[in-house]
Amino acid sequence: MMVSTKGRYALTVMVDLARNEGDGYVSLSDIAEREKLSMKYLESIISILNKGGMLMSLRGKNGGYKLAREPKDYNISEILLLTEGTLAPVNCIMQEGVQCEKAATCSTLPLWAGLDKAIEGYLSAITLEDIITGNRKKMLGDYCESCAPEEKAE
Amino acid sequence: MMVSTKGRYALTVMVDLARNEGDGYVSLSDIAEREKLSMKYLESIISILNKGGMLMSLRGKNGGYKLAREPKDYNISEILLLTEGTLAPVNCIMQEGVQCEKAATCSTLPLWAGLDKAIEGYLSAITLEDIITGNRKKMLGDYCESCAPEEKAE
DNA sequence: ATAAATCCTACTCTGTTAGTAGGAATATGT
DNA sequence: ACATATTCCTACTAACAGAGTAGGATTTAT
Repeated sequence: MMVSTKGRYALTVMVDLARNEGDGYVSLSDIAEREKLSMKYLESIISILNKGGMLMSLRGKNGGYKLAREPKDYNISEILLLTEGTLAPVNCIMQEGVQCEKAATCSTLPLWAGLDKAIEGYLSAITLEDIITGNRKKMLGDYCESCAPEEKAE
Repeated sequence: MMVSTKGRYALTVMVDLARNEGDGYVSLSDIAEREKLSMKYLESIISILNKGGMLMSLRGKNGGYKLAREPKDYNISEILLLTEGTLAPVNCIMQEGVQCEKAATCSTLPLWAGLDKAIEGYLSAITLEDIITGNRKKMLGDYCESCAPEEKAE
């Protein structure tokens, strides 16, 4: 799996915060309860988001977290990169120019680099706002029969 | 990582076989030596490719493997799918319609589905032949400064 | 003071990854 | 017939990453 629960839950937390903006600071226990996730685990995840400058936090009673920017100003790539460390689909693609020693002659490297680029391109084009507004066209393209089709009354 | 050494080496094996077509059957020890990979490990990987109908094999002396089709008739997606089992970037995207129980109300699911589609789309558009001919435009798009730039004499 | 919250460090359990080991079956050349 | 080179098959293992748990220290509103 390229994206573990860490990144997935991080995004869930960001979406939850975006949805509950305006209520001031939102406590982690509220988020955990709403999203049905372990609060203890979310603690370690939200700590990464906070240290990475994605959030503002307030300690003590009535404290909690809120977004540091507006939902439209977060792209999904940066959220996942921060929490996952990397989004590279293979081990031989590193960040910051670190390369496999066979790189110079490796004929499959361009494929992996291209895949990495495709993933990065997709995720950086989508914002937190796209998710909360359910911008399916942007996320799924023009056609998507298979994904969450309209429900029919039986 | 979405693609482990298993899938990566499988592709390497396929590329090696494509390059050495015409020599009849190619032995695994030759491949392992050329690619500098553990023969014992490759054994288990090539066995998956073989059982999946990607290869033809011949036992005994002078035996080995060769491609079952022409390089242009393999796309990368099918090779990786066979060896990795799935290419889904997250655990909550399953094949064959198996779904997370929160799927109906999950606001991030369309994102993951879209990402999955983007990955699948990219990988199924590229063939084994594209790799052996080094079709960089198809793999990397029109621009790629960062990936394996021309070498300059110093 | 007390309660409610963030913050911090350390631990554990489980499954997956990346192989290794040893041998059985099969085909070829001499 | 026999030695050799190959695929084929089952089982095992060491190391790492993922997914949390546990326990408490610190901070702030009331």
